[in-house]
Amino acid sequence: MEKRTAASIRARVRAEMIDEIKRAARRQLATEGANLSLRAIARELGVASSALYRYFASRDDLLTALIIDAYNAIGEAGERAEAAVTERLDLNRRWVAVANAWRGWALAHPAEYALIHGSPVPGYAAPVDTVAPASRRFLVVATIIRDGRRAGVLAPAATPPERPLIPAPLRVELDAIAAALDVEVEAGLTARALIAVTELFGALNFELFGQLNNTIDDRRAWFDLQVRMMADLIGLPH
Amino acid sequence: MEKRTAASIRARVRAEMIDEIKRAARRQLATEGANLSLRAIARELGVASSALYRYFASRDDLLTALIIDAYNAIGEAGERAEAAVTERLDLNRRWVAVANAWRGWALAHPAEYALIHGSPVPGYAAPVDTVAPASRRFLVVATIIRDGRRAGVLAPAATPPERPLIPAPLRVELDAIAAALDVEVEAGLTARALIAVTELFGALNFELFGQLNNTIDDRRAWFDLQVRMMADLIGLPH
DNA sequence: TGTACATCAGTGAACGCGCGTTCACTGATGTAC
DNA sequence: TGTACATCAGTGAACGCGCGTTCACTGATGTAC
Repeated sequence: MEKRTAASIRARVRAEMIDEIKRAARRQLATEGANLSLRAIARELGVASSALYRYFASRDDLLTALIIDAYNAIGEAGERAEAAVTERLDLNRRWVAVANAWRGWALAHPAEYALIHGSPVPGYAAPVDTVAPASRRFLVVATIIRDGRRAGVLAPAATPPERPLIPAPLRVELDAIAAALDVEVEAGLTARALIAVTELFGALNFELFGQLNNTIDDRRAWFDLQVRMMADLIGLPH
Repeated sequence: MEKRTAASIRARVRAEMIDEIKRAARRQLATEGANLSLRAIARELGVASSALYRYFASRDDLLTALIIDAYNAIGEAGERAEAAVTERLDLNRRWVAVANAWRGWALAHPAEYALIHGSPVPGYAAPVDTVAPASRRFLVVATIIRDGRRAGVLAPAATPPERPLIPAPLRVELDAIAAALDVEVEAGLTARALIAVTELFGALNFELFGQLNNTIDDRRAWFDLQVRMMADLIGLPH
């Protein structure tokens, strides 16, 4: 017990320091972009720059931690909002909840959003550890699709009809995606869901990266309209 | 005559130097991202770093020039491809031509694409000079819509039916966009076209910024499918 | 055609900064006997 | 309970770099008379 406590105190202090470093780094992201300066972070924490190396092996390691955190944060925001919808069969409401949660998170953390959805950081290659957190965003949507499919609320080849034929190689990849997300749906439905998500982040990129400046001011209404169009695309009944 | 020639030679030499600087800068964009180093550019050109100040007042000025060039380049790529379609009433073909031209340019110039569609450069505010080049992308699409509308090929309230009501303030903004692009179409149609373009760049962002890695390998087929879905969204007959 | 002057590209030193990472070290705290 | 040892956070100097911008200047070229 004695040992445990002492060790765990050390661990907690350590975890807090890691958190403080990340917080300072995130603050810097907002003003300086993805070119983190370890020395500036150390200065802000009132610590020698070399001290940071007790916590992160390098600048890229810290960046990776921030990226993973960002993926988890936006993913979790979506999951929580989705889980809060009590009418589980109202697929559209669940979809809208996810969409709004993602947008809310993005607007609240624009620099972190840019880190994961913006230009790749030059010279930085994302390690495998980022893959799972990144897929959380897709998992929530997959859950909605699966529930709808199971309940028969979502048509197998839903509207709009699958006019464009999906070539075989693409169909295989779409099936693999569905399998990886643990849903059993037709490739056409998987495609439409993935396109909807692509479109959603396209909309957020436009809003956050300034493409809407001097064009659309009523961002709330514009986003709502787009989300409804995406729901139509997927075929969510409403 | 004499005067003219001497002066114009100087001007040409100057223009060539400006071009060389930009070329070196673009090369640097690819490896280092938007954090241009004037000294590195000067080194590459075998010139004193201070010499660059004869051509650009500051680092930000050079960056602005690159941004304007990028907007013009992608815009022109779309315009040329669109103009090359001889069947002027085949709206879908024109749309597909634009979409493919944009993608082709983006894949050929990923760093420049990231400059205009990626994360905003921290501390940099785009001056007004960038607005007109930026709108070229939207103008081509507007032309297609207008031609279709005039020829009666495009329904006024095209499919999908305007189920989602557009709130009045948003409708006003959409009308203003149509007016600025010199087209006379319903707000619903403007909205759908703008959404299609948003979606298209969302798709390109996903492809270029790595969101499709380990997910979709057949990028060509995936893009084609999305472009067809967008055509459906706008209501282009095909 | 010849000469005085103006224009302007480019130089190189300097100012005043910044950076990531390593390394030998100090000193506090916790552990084992 | 007391002592020897291990662990580990943090220091501060150093290495070997980088940067944007300014300024007085040189020297070639073009212009005006």
